Parts: sequence; structure tokens; C-alpha cells
Amino acid sequence: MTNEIVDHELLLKAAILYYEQNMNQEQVAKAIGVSRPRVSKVLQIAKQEHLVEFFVKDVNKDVVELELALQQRYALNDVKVVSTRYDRSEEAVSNQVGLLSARYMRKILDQVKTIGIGWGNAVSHFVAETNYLIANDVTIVPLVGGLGLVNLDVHANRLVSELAIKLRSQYCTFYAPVIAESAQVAQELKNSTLVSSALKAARDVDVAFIGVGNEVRDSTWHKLNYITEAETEELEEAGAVGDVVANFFDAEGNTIKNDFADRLIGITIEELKEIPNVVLMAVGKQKARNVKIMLDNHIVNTLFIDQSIAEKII
Amino acid sequence: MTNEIVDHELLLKAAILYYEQNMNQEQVAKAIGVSRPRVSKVLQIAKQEHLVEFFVKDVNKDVVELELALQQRYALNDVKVVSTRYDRSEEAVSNQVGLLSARYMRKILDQVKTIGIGWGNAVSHFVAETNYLIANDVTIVPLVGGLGLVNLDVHANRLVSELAIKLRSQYCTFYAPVIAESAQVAQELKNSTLVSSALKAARDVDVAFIGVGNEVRDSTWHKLNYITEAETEELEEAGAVGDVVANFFDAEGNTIKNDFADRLIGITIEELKEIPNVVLMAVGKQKARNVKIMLDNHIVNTLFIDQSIAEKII
DNA sequence: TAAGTTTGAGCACATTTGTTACTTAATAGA
DNA sequence: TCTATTAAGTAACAAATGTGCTCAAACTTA
Repeated sequence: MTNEIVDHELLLKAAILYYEQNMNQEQVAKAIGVSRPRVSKVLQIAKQEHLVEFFVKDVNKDVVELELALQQRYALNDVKVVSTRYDRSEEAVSNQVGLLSARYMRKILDQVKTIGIGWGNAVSHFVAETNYLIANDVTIVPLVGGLGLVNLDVHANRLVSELAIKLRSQYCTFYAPVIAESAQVAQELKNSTLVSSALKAARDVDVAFIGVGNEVRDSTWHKLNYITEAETEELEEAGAVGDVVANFFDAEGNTIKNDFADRLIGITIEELKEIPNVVLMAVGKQKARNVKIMLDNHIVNTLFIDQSIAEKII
Repeated sequence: MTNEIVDHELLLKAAILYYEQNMNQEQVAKAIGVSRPRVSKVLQIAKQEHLVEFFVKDVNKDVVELELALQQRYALNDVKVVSTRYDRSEEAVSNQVGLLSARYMRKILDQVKTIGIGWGNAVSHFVAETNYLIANDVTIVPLVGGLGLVNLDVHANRLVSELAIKLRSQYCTFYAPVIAESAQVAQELKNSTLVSSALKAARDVDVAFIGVGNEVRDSTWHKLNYITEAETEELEEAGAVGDVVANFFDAEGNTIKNDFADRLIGITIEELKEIPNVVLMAVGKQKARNVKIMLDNHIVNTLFIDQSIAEKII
């Protein structure tokens, strides 16, 4: 009893002097009349007993914590989480994600020779936020072919050329549709020189900037009628939950294998994994599950997402 | 701008990993990809910018802080402040102060040969809270003489014998009143062998346990009619604000010099200061000013008081 | 493009903190 | 009263942290 009271007071005194008055342990020892090693021990006890607590306080703390958690869990090259507080519009968040991705690209620009580009909203924002600069010795490569004739703004070929103009760099074009009329046509295209070299170039990029698609029914494919209702149902029945660089995958991240899949032209998920650095960009919490699938299957190495996605994953 | 954002995020990450995830700086350095020395520097900045804060939290924190503040300001041997929260009765607080003083005495018991005892409520509680034990080679010495015939409970001689019984120790008696009928009588008494040897013994104690008196009009002297109304006024006019071991002093701690003072028999404040260790015990915020005078004039070396006094002083 | 400026890594060293082994003093129990 | 046990100090060492310096790379500015 006596002992406890004394001990407790000792803990308190040491903690106050050390943490609040910024003494070092030697000064504390002298002030409270115990040996220096004992102060060290006492302070450890004070920590253990939560007599002293640390608070890291900052408006961005939650976001940074999410970044650290993602980083640690998935061993990523880099992660940035964009805050979605204050009811920022999805457009503003997308711009910010694009900006961070663009900065990231700039940072690694002199370490890469070829940059692969996917398609979709996120990649489009990424290109839009890229500043003009000079990177003559870099080649921009589309990872997927064209898709229909309209809405070119989000297509890989279009984004590739836009980015190449900004970087004053070389670029390739993927002269093929993503989806062929039949499996046979797809195979023939793949065998053609143009397409096979495009595919080869896509496989060999040093870094890839991609997005990930939504649930089939909510996807751009379906919304813009690139796939029919029948095809949508076929994919859903096969378990498809989304797509990445023109590969539909199921909840486990496995590529869907069916008639429809045979009509797709592009690099496979396995080939995507071989790319040294795959940068995934995503905005909107409806993408959380698919982003998580990308991470769990080690498909991506670098991540730029918004807070809502990060929170759902963590 | 860019730089600041990056920096800030770096600060945050380092702080979170170091303080919340208990990494060491080397681990933090690896986790956020900077050099170890930089983590050290970054963490210091985080502290400076109050990005990270320490909280020492404990129910007794306020009391311990008061003790530390008193200790540091007045370079005391030992200080204990008794909490007055929860509306504890003054009696309970007095008991606690007495108990702590008694423990302190026990702690220093084998380092002293003689113990001086004052009078009053606080000293009375101190004696009451002392446990029975054996200290044959110690002598208990009264620091002041007797006073009237009644209310012996708080008189030095009485307290001395009571304490001596508990410690099975030797003790002295002060065969004289504190206040003589006239200055002349006082002088004669001081010249007598009995009184002069009592005074000598009082001067030579190794440690003194004393209280301090209230404002003259609120003092035990006045309340119990040991001094007349006329004498009270005389003292007040001379600037007296209280007394210690039968010495009235003013707000600066100077001994009052007048006719009344000449009638007092006992050791002087100067002599009190010469005692190696003067332990002051006090309870009740009305004593705060006089306790502070004791401290400011370096009359006491050890302090056992309640929270209300400590708060008024600090 | 080139020179100046800034930043931070890398290294070496100083200081502080953590830990261990040994010794002493106090405490409790037989 | 003596022994066993515990607690804490001392001293030495190990680990972590703090700090100054130099150098190289990146960024500015002319």
C-alpha cells in the first residue's frame, strides 16, 4: 500500500518532469532523488500504464493513417489518399487524385523508358493534370485498344497521344478494338503484326497507369452500350465483378473465362502483374471492392485513391 | 507549396509511426523512405509544431504538480501536498498531513539524534498519526514553553511526551510559559538554568516539526485568550500577521520588535533557521500567506500542506 | 546552359536512453 | 537474532537518438 502510493507518485513526477517539462532522465533523476536507470524504468512503466499518452493531432491525420495502413498491409511503392471531407465534389477529388498521380509520374520519369496507359475516368484525370515538360526519351504506350467510335476522351489511344504531347515524348497507338466481334476475329487480330507488336509493347512497359472498372452493370462498358444486355448477364453469371485493362475478373480476382472473354484483345492480368510498377488510380467508394481485389492479388504496386475507398478497404 | 504538403505529410507519418505505432526511428526511416537522422530531425519539428502532444493524466496529477512546483521553487528536502478534492473534511486532511509527516519522521529517524516539536493543531495531528516504534537513542525536545493551564492537547510539552512514549525515546520539558508577565520576568526566566538549557536544547535539534499561526485575530493565542484584546491590537499595529515557534512576524517575515515581543520566551526565527531541517505542517487555506512567508524567508526545509495552501502559493 | 542555392542523404560522433550484472541496504520471516 | 528476499543504487555496456559535416543531386536564376 505505502509502496504503491510512493511508486505512483514517483511515476507521476517522473512523467511530468520528463514529458511536460522536457527534462532529460538525468535531470529527472536528480530532481526526484532516484538513480538515472530507475527513471528510465519508471518512465517505461508510466507508458505501459498509460499514465502518459501521445496524441498526434492534425487535420490530415486520418488520411495519412490510411496511407500508412495501406502501405504496410500491401507493401506498396507509394500510396496517396485524397481526403473526401467537406463534401468535396467527386470531380474535385478526381482532379486531386490525378494531380498526385501526375506528380508521381514526374518523380519517376527519369527512371522509366516506357509508360503504359489504361483507359477510363481516372486515367483521363491523370493525363489532364499532367504539366507540360520535356521527356524526349520516354515512350507512351496504350495498354488497351479502342472501343467504339464515341467518347474518345477516356480511351487509351487518345490519352496516350494527349500525354505524349504534354511530355514531348514518343508514343504508340493500339490499332485494334478492345472487343472483337467474335473469338475468331480476336484471334486473327492478335496474330496480326500491328496488334501483336502493340501487345508486346504493352507487356514491356516500365510503369502502367490504370484505373479499375465498376461492377459490370455500372461499368462504362454497359453504360455506353459497348456490351449488350445479354453479354452483361453472361458476364454476371460467370461471376464478373469488374474489369482491369480489358480483363473481367471475379470476386477472387480470377480472370473470367468464357466465350465473351475470348473476344477481348489486350494484355492479361498475369501479364499486367509482370509490369514492374502498376499504378492504380480510383475515386468513389463504389470502386472499393475492386480496388481491394487489385491489392489482394498483388496486381498493383502504387495506389492513388480517395479516402472513401481507403476507409472501406482498411 | 508542394514542398510544404510533402513535408507536412512526412511529419505526420513519422509522428504516427513513432508515437502511435511505437516504431523506433530506424524503422520509421525505412517505412517512409528517408534517412534515419532525418527522422530524428523531423520528429523534433513535429514536437515543436505541436503536431504531437504528450498528456500525463492521473487523478493526482494536480497535487503532484504542486509538489514539484514547490520543490523546484523553494529547493525543499521534501514536499507533500494532500488533496482537498471531494470536499474532504479539514479533519481528514489534517490527519493525512499528520500521517505523511509521521512517515517522513520515520524515514529520517535513524539520521537524527534530537527532534524538536512545536505546538498547535498540525503538530498535534502529526504526533497522533505517529505509530509506536523503538527509537531509544533519540531525544524529543519542545521548542516552546507552556501556555496557560488548559488545552494542553496542543502544547509542545504535552506533544513531546506523547511522542516520546510512542518512540520509547528520551524527552525534555520546557519549564516556562511562552509568554511572561513582563519583559523583565521574561529576561529573568531566560537567565535561569532550566530555561536557558531548554532553549539551548531547542536550538540544537537536528530536525524540527512545527506549525505556523494564523492572522493574530484568528490565532489560537487570541481565540483562547492567551493574549488580550489590547495586546492583539498592539501586535496588529506592529504589522504582525502570524507567529512561528512563539515569534510574531510581519508580512515580510521580519520578527516584530515591541514591548509584547520582549515578553516571549523561546528560540528566535534566526535560530530556527539554523536548525538543519525545519518541517512545516499546515492545513487550511487561511494559512497560505504565512506558509508562503515561511518559504520565502527560507525558514523551512520540508513541507507538508494541503492542496488549498499549495494552490494559493503557486 | 551554367553557376549558385538548397535540400537531404550519408557518415561520424556526441548524447541520451535502455539493460545487465553486481553490490548494498532494507524488510520480512523463521 | 539471523537469514532469505527484495528493492534500488552503481557501474559498465549496448542501443537509440541527436547533431554537425560533407557531398551530391535537384532546383533556381541569370
